[in-house]
Amino acid sequence: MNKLMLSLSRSKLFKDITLEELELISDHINVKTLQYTPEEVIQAQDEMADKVYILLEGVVKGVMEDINGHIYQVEMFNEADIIAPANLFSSRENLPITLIAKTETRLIPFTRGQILTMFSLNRKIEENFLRTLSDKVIFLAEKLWENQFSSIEDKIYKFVLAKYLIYRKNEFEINLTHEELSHRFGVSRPSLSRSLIKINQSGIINTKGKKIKILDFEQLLQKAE
Amino acid sequence: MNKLMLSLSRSKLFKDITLEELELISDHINVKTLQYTPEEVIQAQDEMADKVYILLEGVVKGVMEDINGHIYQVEMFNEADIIAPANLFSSRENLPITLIAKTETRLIPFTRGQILTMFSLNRKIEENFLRTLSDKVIFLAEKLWENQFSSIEDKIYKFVLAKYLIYRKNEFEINLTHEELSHRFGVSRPSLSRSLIKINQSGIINTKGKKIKILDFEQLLQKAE
DNA sequence: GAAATTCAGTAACATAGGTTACATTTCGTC
DNA sequence: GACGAAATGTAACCTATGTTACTGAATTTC
Repeated sequence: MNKLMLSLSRSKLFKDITLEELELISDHINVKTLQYTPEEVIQAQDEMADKVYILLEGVVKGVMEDINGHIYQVEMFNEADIIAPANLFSSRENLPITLIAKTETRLIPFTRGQILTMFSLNRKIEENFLRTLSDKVIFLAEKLWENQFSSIEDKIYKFVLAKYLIYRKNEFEINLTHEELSHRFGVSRPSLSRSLIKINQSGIINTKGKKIKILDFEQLLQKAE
Repeated sequence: MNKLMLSLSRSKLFKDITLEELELISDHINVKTLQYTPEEVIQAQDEMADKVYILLEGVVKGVMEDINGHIYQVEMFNEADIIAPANLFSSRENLPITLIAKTETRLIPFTRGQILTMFSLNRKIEENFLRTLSDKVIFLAEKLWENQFSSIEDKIYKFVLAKYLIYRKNEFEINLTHEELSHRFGVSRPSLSRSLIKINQSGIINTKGKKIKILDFEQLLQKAE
């Protein structure tokens, strides 16, 4: 149980909450953990949903899929993330997003009642929740912008810049296949391939499989806005 | 001042709040109203923003615009709506949306501090705020879906069905020019025009300028999913 | 009700990206 | 290191939508 508490305390929902405060909270609510195996569906799109999840272990993806099987992978959740915060307080029924475990996954579901109890026990939890929800609004608005205005090449440049800002190296490797990357961009794999060819002729970046090399950082910055 | 209170009480932020409760709240916070004229910018995209607005009077549109002047009108706010709720509690700086007054507009800005004061004065306000934020997440997720997977024709069918569900008539008029409608769909006007021609040959709906007639409701339902 | 302005129709052309299909490369496993 | 499976490259073709530019219709303004 201690390990569980430790995982929980790292969650964004419990940011700035001490372990003691968390113990106190856990006395009031009964948590159970759920486990999922890779590719298992945690919550299907358009399924009635009234729980928020805290990811203890593993990676979860949030995808949209249309009737033709086209996939758009909108989000990716890692350990400590809060998943589907809008499920709890919305007046609408459901999200158009399916949550799928990408790896072996453990998470804790919380009901509206449990979250409200936590709010009343500790104000900081509420602020953390509000922040998460607000961040999600902005995240989605930015996704929408990208989806509306960016070409595949634009998306690649933005993606590479974002990775650079994490790794701080001119050369790195990503842990996605081209197929996964194409889902992330919401485009077909051959189209992504074609754009990569064009981009590799540009002299700004160079890619080879999962390897990415930044050749001209100034121009990359400009291309990625 | 009474008229102001009455407008406020209709706002979604004060849903289920009595006028007396509202008077009490207003004693604690100092509200000022802002006025805007048509096409005036209330808040520019990528501008630091830390206020939420309650729309007292008028219509406000939320638009995205790229460097080439392409316009995507994402949202439309009417009297009593809460505008830009994610401004307050997000850890990120700004929204990629510009708020523009569409008509003569009056609104009240609230700071984070003011909203927090209200939360502590009345729990229902907090719930209303949470609901608004959550609804916005779902709204944006649905927009993203539409943007990713719907053709112009799909969008038209969905739009017509949505209007039908409001008017409950097989024949009605919209208050948008084709140009505005094309912005709403995030497409060019000639492309919208072309799609309207195709749609008018389909026998499902018929449009002429701002007039829309539903000819085959069953098929409309199916097309709009 | 004429003139000016905005709005809408439309055509020719350009372009991005999707589709299908197949060849080639790489990777994981024995 | 050989084999099969998965991932990737790539080409030919298709389609939706954008662009530009012009015409004509509808609305507004005086």
